[in-house]
Amino acid sequence: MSPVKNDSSDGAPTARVVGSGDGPPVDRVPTIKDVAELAGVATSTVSRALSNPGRVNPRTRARIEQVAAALNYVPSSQARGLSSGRTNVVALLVPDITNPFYFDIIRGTQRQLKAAGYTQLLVDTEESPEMELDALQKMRKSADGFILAASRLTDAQLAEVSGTHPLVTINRASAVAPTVVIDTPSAIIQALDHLASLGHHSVCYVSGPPTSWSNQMRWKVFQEDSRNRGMETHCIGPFVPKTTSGAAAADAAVRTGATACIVFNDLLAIGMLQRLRERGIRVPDDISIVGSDDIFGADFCNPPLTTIASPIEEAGRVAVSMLLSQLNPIYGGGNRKLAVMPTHLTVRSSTGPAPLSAHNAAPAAGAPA
Amino acid sequence: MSPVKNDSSDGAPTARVVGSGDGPPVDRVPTIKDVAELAGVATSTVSRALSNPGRVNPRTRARIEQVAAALNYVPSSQARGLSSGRTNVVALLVPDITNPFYFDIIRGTQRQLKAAGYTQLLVDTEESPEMELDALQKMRKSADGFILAASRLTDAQLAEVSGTHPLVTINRASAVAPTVVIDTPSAIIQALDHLASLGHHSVCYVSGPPTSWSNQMRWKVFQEDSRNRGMETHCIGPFVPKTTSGAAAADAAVRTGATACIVFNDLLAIGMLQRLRERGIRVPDDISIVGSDDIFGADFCNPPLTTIASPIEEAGRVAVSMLLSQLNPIYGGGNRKLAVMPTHLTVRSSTGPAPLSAHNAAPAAGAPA
DNA sequence: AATTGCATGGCAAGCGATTGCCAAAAGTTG
DNA sequence: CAACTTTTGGCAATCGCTTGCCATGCAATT
Repeated sequence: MSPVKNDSSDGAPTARVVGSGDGPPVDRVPTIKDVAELAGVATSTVSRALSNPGRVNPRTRARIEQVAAALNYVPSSQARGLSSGRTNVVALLVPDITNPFYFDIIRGTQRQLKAAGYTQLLVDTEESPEMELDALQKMRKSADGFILAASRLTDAQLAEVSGTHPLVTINRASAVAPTVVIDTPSAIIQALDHLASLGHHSVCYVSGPPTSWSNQMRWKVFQEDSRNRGMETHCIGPFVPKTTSGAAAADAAVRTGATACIVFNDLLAIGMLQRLRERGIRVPDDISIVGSDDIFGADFCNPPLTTIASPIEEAGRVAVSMLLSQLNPIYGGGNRKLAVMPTHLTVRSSTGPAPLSAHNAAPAAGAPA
Repeated sequence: MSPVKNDSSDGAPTARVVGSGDGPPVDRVPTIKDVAELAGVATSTVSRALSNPGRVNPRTRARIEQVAAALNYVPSSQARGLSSGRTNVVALLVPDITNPFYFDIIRGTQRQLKAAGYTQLLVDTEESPEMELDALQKMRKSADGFILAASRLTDAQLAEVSGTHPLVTINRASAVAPTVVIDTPSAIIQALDHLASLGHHSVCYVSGPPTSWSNQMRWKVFQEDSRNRGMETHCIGPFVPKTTSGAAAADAAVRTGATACIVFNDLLAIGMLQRLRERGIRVPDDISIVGSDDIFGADFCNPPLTTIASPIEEAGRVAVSMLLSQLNPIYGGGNRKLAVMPTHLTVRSSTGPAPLSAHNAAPAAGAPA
C-alpha cells in the first residue's frame, strides 16, 4: 500500500560507487529478508511471490516486486540451489572449445537456455574422456543437467552417467540417453552422389578421432555406399581433427591415388587444402575435397570448401528442449529420445570433375609432368 | 593414493547405474557428514582437512581423504558458496562468443582459471552494454570476479561496476580497473610502416564499433601517424565487426581511392577480401588490406591476410593473474594495474606494393582494363 | 614443577534461500 | 448464521558447508 520507493530519497540502495571512501564497498547486498521486512511480510511470502506467482495474492505480490526492484534484489543462486536442489544451470561439455564446429552449438544452446531461464556453463573437455567424466562427476550437484557435444565416452560410461545425470547428447548416439544427431548416412550419400556425378571412381575417407561416434558412422556409411557404387574405397587416418593435421592427411590422401576425399571435418579439410596448395597439387583439378560441418572459414578458404552442412545451431536448441522436458516434465513435448537433423551438401569450389589421368598416379609434387 | 578408476568391481557408493529399478537413482550423494561419520571426526574437521590442509593433523587428513575418495565425495559448491561467500567462479564476459578473436582469450583464461581451481563462466553479452551490466548485476553473488573482454560499457558505468565487483578488463583501458591491453599504438605504427615502405601514400582506416575502446585508439593513432608521414588519410565506418559487413566496407574503401586499408579486425577484413574478389578488384595488386588480431582463418583466407597479431591467449592468462591477485592478495604479484601486450605485424599476402596508377582511380568492377 | 604456547579437533551459529505444515482470513454454501 | 472450503501468509526446519570460538592434550619454556 505504502509507496515503496521510500527507503532513500533518490539513490539506489545498493551498488553505490565507492566514491571517496577508501575501504571496500559496503552496503551489504540485499537479501530476501530485507525485502520481506521492507514489504512487511515474511520471507516465505517473498520467496513465493518471486518464484511461485500463483501462490500469493496479486496485490501482495505487486508490492513485493516493487520493493525487490527498488532494492535491486537478486536472489542468491547459491542459497536457492542449496535449499531447492535445483541450480538452474546446465553444463555444456565440448571436446574442444576452439573448434568452430561447436560455436553454433554453443550459441544455439546458450540462446535457448537463457530463454528458459537457465545459465549455461561451458566446459572444455579437451577431447579427453577422463576429463569429461570428471567434469560430470564434479558438477553433479552444481548443474541440473548436461549436454554432451560429441561425447568421447564409451557406451558403458555413457550409460552409467546417463543413469545418474539428466543429459542429452549431440552427435553421439546412445541407447540410453536422448540424442540429437545429424543425418550422417544421408550426408555421406549426398557427398558420394556428388562425387560420382563428377566422374570420380576412387574415393578416400579421411578419418577423425577413433573415439568419435560420428566418425565411425561416417566411415561405415562411406564404405558401404561407395562399395555399392563400385568405387574404389580408401581410408586413411585417424587424424586429430585440426588444421595442423591437414598436412599429414593430405600427403596420405595423395598417396592412395584417390581422386576425391571426404574428410571427417572442415578443420582437417582446410588443413589439407593448405598442404595440397604447398605441394602444387591443384584442388579440384587434381583432387577433390569434401569437408563436413560448414564451419566458419569454409566459405572463404582457398578454394572455398564443398562441405556437408547441417543445422548445428538448431541441433543445440533441440538438445536444450529435450533436456528441459527431461528436467521438468511440465515442459511437455513428450520425452523424445532421438532427433535427427537434416543435412545438405553445400557445393563450393573444392570439388570438380575427376581428372582424366588414371586414378592411380596422382601427380607428385615436383615430379616432372 | 588409490588409483582413480577403482570404482568398478566392488561398487562405488554413488553413481550406480539405474539398472532394473524403475525409480530414479537412489543412493543419496554423500555429504560432508557422511565422510565425517565414516572417518570418525566432526564435519568441521573434514572441511578443514579438505580445504585448509595445514590446519589438521596429517594422519587425520590422510584418513579423511581416503574416506572421501572411497565415498566419491564431492563438496557441494552451492553450500560451500553459501557459507563461505566465495564461489570459485569467475565470469568471463565477451561481446560475441562466435567472434574468433575471443577464442584465444577464452582458452587462455579457461586454462589459467582451472589451474587456480576456479571455474569459468562464459557469458555472451551480444555487444550490448545493457546485457553486460545486467549480467554483472545478476551474477554479483555467483561469481567471485569478472573479466570483461572488450567491454562495451561507458567509463562511468565501468567505474561504478569496478567499485563493487572485482574485475579486470581486456582491451579496454580504464582508470579504475586493472587492465590488459594490446599495444595498439605500436601495432598501428608497424602496419603503417609496412605500408609506407611498400610505397602507399593514401591509406584508409576501416572502423569498427564506435563503442569499442580499441577502435577509438586505433583510429587516433592511425590518424596521427599517417598524418606525420604525410599520407593521405581516410576513415570509413563504423561497421559491425563481422564478415557480413565486409561488402559495404570494401565498397566504401574502394571509393575513397586509398591504396591500402587498415581494418579494425580480421573478421571485417576477411569480409572485405571476399567482396573485393567478387568485384574483380585484386588484392594486393589494386589495394592492400591489413587486418588485426590474426584470428583463426586469417592464414587460410584468400589471399592470406596480413594482420596485426598479438598474444591474445597470454592476455587472457595475464588477466586471470591480475584478477586472482585482486581476489586473493596472497597470490602476490602485487596489484599491477596495467599490462600491455606486445604486438607484431604478420605479413602475408594481402599487402603489396602500391599500384603505380594514380591513387584516386581505383579500378571499378567490370571496367575495361 | 608450573606456566605458557601451540597443534588439533569439536561445537554450533550462521550463510540465504525453499517449502511442508499450519493458522487465520476470506469466500461459499445450505 | 453455521459449517465448510479456499486463499493467503507465517513459522520453522532444512539444504551442506564454513568458521569463530573454545577445550583438550602435549611439548617447550622458565
